[in-house]
Amino acid sequence: MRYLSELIENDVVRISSKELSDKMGFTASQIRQDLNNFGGFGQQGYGYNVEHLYSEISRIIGLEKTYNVIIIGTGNLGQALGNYVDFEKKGFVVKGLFDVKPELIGTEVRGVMIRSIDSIEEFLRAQSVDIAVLTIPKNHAISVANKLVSYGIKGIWNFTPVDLKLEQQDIVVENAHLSDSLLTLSYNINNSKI
Amino acid sequence: MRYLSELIENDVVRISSKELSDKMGFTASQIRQDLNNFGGFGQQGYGYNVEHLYSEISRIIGLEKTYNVIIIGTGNLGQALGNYVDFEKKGFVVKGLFDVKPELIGTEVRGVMIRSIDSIEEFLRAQSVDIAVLTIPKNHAISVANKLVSYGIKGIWNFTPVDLKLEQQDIVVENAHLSDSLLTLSYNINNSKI
DNA sequence: TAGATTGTTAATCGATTAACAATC
DNA sequence: TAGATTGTTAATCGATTAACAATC
Repeated sequence: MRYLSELIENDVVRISSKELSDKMGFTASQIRQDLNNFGGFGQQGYGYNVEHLYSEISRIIGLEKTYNVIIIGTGNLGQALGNYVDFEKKGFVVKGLFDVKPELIGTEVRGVMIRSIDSIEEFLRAQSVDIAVLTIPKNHAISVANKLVSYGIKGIWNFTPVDLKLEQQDIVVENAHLSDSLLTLSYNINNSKI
Repeated sequence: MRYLSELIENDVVRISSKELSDKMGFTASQIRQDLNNFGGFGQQGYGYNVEHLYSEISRIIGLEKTYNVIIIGTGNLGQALGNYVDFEKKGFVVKGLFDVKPELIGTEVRGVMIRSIDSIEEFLRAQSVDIAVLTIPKNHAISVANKLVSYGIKGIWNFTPVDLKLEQQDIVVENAHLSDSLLTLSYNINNSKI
């Protein structure tokens, strides 16, 4: 998606797997193989139409719908995510923010009020929510997550450094373990002298 | 590291690859294979000593040193990372913060002053910095990154949605593409109904 | 000594790459 | 029609799993 948006911005109409390969650092073969798992989006002798490929991949990822999102934990990271307008552009709309701190409750982030975490079940009964973003301290992560899943949440974007084992199995968890990423950087700094 | 710290917190002294396997969701075989690529940390009939394994992996990742870190871009995300004490505990010490906004310059995050981005080269000449965290808008990412590398920075933790192709090749880049992670969540919500 | 569990080799599996006929 | 490039099969490569002798 990132590379295709860039191409669209630059008014590139068509692209071959070879050209994509040069940009993205995968082999052309792999790009063709992978795209072909989802359908034949290209045309022999022509390549791929950028707009068409973009919209096909959007559809595959599920970006043609919008998603109702709540953010649980409005510390710096929660607020950063709440303020990030690009998510809304892609169809992820923040409908609620929750925290425990009395001084935060009642304040707003981009027009959305921060509510007490105690009101979350009431909120979820009234409003259908697809995705919960977890940016809370790790000791509360599991209990909060398990409370959420009983209210029809479909996915959890988990920023806590805990691997959530949920009681209900059909909930999708996507981990954004930032400190794992930092340790990877550290390892590579120390070991990838070429 | 996450699982081992948890074991240490719970005063677990030794653990077998089988037990780790149950916790982590890898096969015991893979755990033994992977650890063995770095050395024989276990003992037949006993398993792995948790403290010892933790310290060996710390060493491999490079967590026995400390790293001087600067954060470039002190919006919500930059400040969130600057405030995250756990990074400092692991040896990643924030030595400088930089931004373009005049109203931010001169203010402090956890005792570290936000400086003008124009003063960054001067700062880097005076102070040795290992890691730069990039939390700036994507249009400035590449030029800032290339400016950094000429001053002895070893690694870049890249939160911008751009893949940095740097002029200098021996700089390690670790991408934390948060929106990629969100799209993965979206895809899995729509496609992983089991 | 018997039991447990590693380190390590061999077997299996899946993912990547190469090659090319089909076709725009 | 000739050239370009896909879709797709076959070959290669690497990673995961299974198995077990070594040994604590």
